[in-house]
Amino acid sequence: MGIAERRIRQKEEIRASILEAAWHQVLTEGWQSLSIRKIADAIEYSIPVIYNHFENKEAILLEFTKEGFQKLADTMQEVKIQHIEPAEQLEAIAYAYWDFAFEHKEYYQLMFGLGIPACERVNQIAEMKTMTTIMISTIEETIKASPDPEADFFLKYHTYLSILHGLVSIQMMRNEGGPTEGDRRILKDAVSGFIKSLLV
Amino acid sequence: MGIAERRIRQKEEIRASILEAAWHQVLTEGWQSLSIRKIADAIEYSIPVIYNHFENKEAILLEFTKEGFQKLADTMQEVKIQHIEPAEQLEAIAYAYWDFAFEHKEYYQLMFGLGIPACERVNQIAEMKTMTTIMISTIEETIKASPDPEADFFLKYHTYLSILHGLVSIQMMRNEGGPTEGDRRILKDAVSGFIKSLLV
DNA sequence: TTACTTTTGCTAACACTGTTAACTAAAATA
DNA sequence: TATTTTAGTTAACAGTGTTAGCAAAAGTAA
Repeated sequence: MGIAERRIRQKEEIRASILEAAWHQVLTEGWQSLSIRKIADAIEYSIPVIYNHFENKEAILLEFTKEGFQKLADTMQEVKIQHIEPAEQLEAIAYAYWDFAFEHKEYYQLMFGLGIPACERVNQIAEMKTMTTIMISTIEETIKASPDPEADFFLKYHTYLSILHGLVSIQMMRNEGGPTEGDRRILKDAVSGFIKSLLV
Repeated sequence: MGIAERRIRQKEEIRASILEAAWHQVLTEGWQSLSIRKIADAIEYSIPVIYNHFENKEAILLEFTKEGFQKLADTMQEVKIQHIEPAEQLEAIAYAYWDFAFEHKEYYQLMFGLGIPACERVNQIAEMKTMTTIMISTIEETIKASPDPEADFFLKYHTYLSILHGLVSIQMMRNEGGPTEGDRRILKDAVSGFIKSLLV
């Protein structure tokens, strides 16, 4: 009775072709432009067929999100075992993480919900400069009064903003209804750590 | 000839009511659910009227993005002048930034293009745990071999991830076509700074 | 007041999106 | 061969952003 097996195999083939077509679309046009109709077109089946394999569009994206996390974890594991010292491992993992994000941009955007709409927006916003100026000037002053007054404050500004934005966006993602007390502790620790690093 | 003035005033009134209706929609249902039709409904005008005041939907969101950056900059300025020491200012600004993000969630999401689609997604992803485990264990080992082996490695993990994610998402937002050499320098500085802070 | 021009706002449509109900045709089973 | 199951279809619903074309109102000039 190989019929059932063949049917499962065929079903699996369609499923795979859906994912393949979807991923091709994501890679070429960005995940914003992925549509069920385009997938259906690409696999040469009608639209409802896709819903026999995935509950909805979100489920297809979820598949890629999982794949992305798996790939990232694999890469990190690979890199980790190439070093013995934990501190060196930590450094290598960080670089691997960063490389992964830019080498697999589409994965990363899906994994962390980076909607590109703001990308085009944010670069034409004069109002952002005010914020930037306040931050940079404060860092500049802090550095000038520090043991290493020659430190690159532009560099430090980016670190500062990244820590803050990273904290916020990850915490926002995790907890639907506002930050927890633990989140606040993390903030305090991160900020005090950064400032200490400025004051050597 | 106050006619022209009155016309400008009336036009401005409609424009304001569009923004008001749009913002109300964003606040109550999230910016993902904002639609031109809903705005038109709310202001009791037909759809094309909105396009007499804004080039497209994006332009309306851009307005809020600007507003958000202005508000954030104002808050930061307020907080800054309440302290004398630059290092203290830096700390206060950081807290203000964080508070702003969660108190004005909708603004922040618009400003930094945080698409919520991944929010629901990311919390049901087992694959994420592998990545988390690698990171945490490495940090744990680093801390154990450090002068302060009692440090909270869960806390440090969050800082680590936040720095990385913050760097990536901001750099991705700024440079459409991959990171620059300067971005890589920022990464190196931030990572080495973090690791140094672990090793006291 | 009348005739003309400009502005304003509307209806209706186009081209998309995700999703699903209802049906047909093919395949497997009895 | 007749029946049941399953696969795949068409067509539609309910949305989305955006725009062309037209009617009505408002302002201007004679």
